[in-house]
Amino acid sequence: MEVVSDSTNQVPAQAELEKHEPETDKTKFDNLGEQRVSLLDNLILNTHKAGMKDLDAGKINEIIQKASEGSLFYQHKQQAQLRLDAKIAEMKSAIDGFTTDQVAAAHKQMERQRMVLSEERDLSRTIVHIDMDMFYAAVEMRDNPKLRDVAMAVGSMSMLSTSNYAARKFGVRAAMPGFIALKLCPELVLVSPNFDKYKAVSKIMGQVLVRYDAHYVMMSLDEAYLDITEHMAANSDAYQHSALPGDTLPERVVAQIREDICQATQLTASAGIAANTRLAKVCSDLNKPDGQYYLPANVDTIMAFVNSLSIRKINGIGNVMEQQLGALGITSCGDVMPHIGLISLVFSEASSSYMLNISLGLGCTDVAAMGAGDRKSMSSETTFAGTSSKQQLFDILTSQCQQLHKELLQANIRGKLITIKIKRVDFVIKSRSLSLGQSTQELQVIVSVSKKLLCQEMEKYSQDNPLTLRLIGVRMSSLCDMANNNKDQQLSITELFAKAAGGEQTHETHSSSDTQQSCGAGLHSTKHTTANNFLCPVCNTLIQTKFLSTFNKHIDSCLGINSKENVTSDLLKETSTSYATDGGTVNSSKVPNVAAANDSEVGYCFSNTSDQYNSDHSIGGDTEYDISSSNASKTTTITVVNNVCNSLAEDNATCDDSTTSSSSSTRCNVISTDDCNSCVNYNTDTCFSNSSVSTSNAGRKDNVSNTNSNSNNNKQISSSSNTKSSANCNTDTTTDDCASKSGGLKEVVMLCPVCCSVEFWCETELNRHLDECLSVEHIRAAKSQAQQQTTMQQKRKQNNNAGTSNGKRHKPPINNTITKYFSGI
DNA sequence: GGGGGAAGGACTC
DNA sequence: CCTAGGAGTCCTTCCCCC
Repeated sequence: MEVVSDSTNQVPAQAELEKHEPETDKTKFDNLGEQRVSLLDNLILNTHKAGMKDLDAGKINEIIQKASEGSLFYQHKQQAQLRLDAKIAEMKSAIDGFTTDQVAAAHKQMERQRMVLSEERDLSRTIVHIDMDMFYAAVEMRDNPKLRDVAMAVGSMSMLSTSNYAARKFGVRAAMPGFIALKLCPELVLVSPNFDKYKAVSKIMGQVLVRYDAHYVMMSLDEAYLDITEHMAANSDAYQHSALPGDTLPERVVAQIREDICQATQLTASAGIAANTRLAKVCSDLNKPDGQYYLPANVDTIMAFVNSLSIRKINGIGNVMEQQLGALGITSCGDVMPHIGLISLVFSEASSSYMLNISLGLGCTDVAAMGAGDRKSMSSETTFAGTSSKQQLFDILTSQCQQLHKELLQANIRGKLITIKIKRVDFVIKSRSLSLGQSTQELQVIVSVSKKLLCQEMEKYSQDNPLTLRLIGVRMSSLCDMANNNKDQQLSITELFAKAAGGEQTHETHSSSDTQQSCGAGLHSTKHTTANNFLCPVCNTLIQTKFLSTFNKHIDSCLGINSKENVTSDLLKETSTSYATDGGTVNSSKVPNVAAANDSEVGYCFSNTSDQYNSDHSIGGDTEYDISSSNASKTTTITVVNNVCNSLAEDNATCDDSTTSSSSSTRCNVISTDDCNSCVNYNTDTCFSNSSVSTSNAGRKDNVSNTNSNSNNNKQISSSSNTKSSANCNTDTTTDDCASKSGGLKEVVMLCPVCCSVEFWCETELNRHLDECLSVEHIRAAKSQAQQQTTMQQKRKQNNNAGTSNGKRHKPPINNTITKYFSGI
């Protein structure tokens, strides 16, 4: 394909630059104040996009306004605009309060900074910004000739990702809802995005770019920066005698790059060439499509270019900043310096410095450094039809957690900060986050924390006016790369339990590639040791204690079962240690034992959840775990170890409150759990066949709780299809779990720390459920180890003729806690 | 007062 | 008739704690 370099100018003429300035930019504001921008101007026609010029803006806006007005989205935007207007009014009021001397002093200060920055200007690099033209649409048009001559867009009725130039003539643009686009252009062809295809093209694009700069950086699928300085130096002779368009070496090189991209992908790209990334980015937009723009690395040329450039053209200046600056009389980069004193008084230091850099046309000159930064977060979110159904919301949340978990595993990273993002139906976005003491990628942890956060938010709403959402997302941040942080390996839930059982797992794993696999294997190769480091599966706190009962109590505390004071007391009596995070590394010796008793450390303790939402749905009950694929063969099908051996006959005492949706009913089938602990081979089908089991979860596919094909096989639980997984409470009536029968409901919601998908209001049922979540083998092993340990302890006790090392007398756990398995039976 | 966590917001493609 | 994304980064503000 012939590459046309249609922008071989040396110095951009003012007229030429202005042709890229949408008229609205200049007319939106009067000097210092009279803001004439309307909400619709911001909502509707974004003429900054290539191909969006010379449109009948009036007609387009009218159509969009008609389609938008009255909608919740529009109302939300209106409110946001009102807030911004108020903020701008406040800002102008503050400006009025500044004295001339204040402004002058601020200006002088910024002038000094300007001098310093000017002297540091680096014009030695030749930076290129490559931007594929209407990328998604172009790929689709390439692959489907029928789309080439029609107005088309990639996206859905809800949202468009991009549109071709034929569609842009109608005002159809990216980030526009499809239904509005169809009103603008009824013939518009909507194509669903195919990201795999786009990624493949992007990869090919990268293969071209790497030939010119090994350190090129992809900013998105269709955008990249590269530094061609070295390439030019090494190949100047070859380009000098080439027939490539362009008068200068940079132009010829970039023409060659674009031609290579075109040959490799059959797609066109536009490019900007400048002394830094910021300017290169601006330049790449000037001659779209299929063009390039070269801004020579000359101070005068750069300043002439920048001074006439619309402020909105700068990457980082969006609608809000544009309006704020407009109120100061700043519409072009050239307007910045005269107002820099005011800017420094009104905006933050970072913003002022940023504006100063813009006014000088400065930017990043180190492309490699741009790509060197590790990612900061990973998230998954989804938009859905607004709902207030708690079951649906929790199901969606669980699904997003699973997606995030999957991606964390793929990237082999984990993090400490879990944030949920919710968008209400009125488009108000909120986020709630919780920082963990230790980094994790465990699905169970992500789910439990996320649910807790969502739960807390739900509690703020009344039943009459419940939280109604249209979007849920989960984000993991404060990331660390497991491949580079082997010392900071997190323990999986199963490892925790193995550890808790008194064994110190071999944990030999730690190559980045097989970490997960080894984590699972570690359990099988548990060694018998005398180590007593217990990592609480609920709060992730490492508890070093000689006594399982103490650890039991800690977990009870985390689950809201026992009073924390008791645990604190017990722990403080021991010479145990907790952990401190030191750069993410578990340190069992640094910090005195306070973490376990510290409220703030208990990251995900499900207590006092007054809004007991799961009575009829069993949270996560419809979660679809993948058992059909690679994991199926690894699934450990277990016969549920359950405590229903001889008590079903007593179900005449059942206090099944049914599975109605009216919240907090605790359903108690009278079964003595304690009596059943020795039974390890009961079949769930049999055991539950006669019980009044809630079937609310009958369709649940919780056979497998882990989609990670090579990890934590131990966690993959396959139970019979009618496994109880809802909050049916088969419990001993002598426990206060059944207080609900008489209306004395415990305000404690316990979440299974293994699968996190079920909640309970009675400990016994949680205990029962844990039987299901842990395979028989592991329980046996745990029991066996714990028994051996207990036996050894007893022998030591006998030999020493003493109680315990600290004189504290140990009682067997009174409650049926989840640590029963490790309690020495 | 500084540091850090939490929440919100702006901006990008 | 309804229907306005997803993922990521960075910055600011507020608040609490030391």
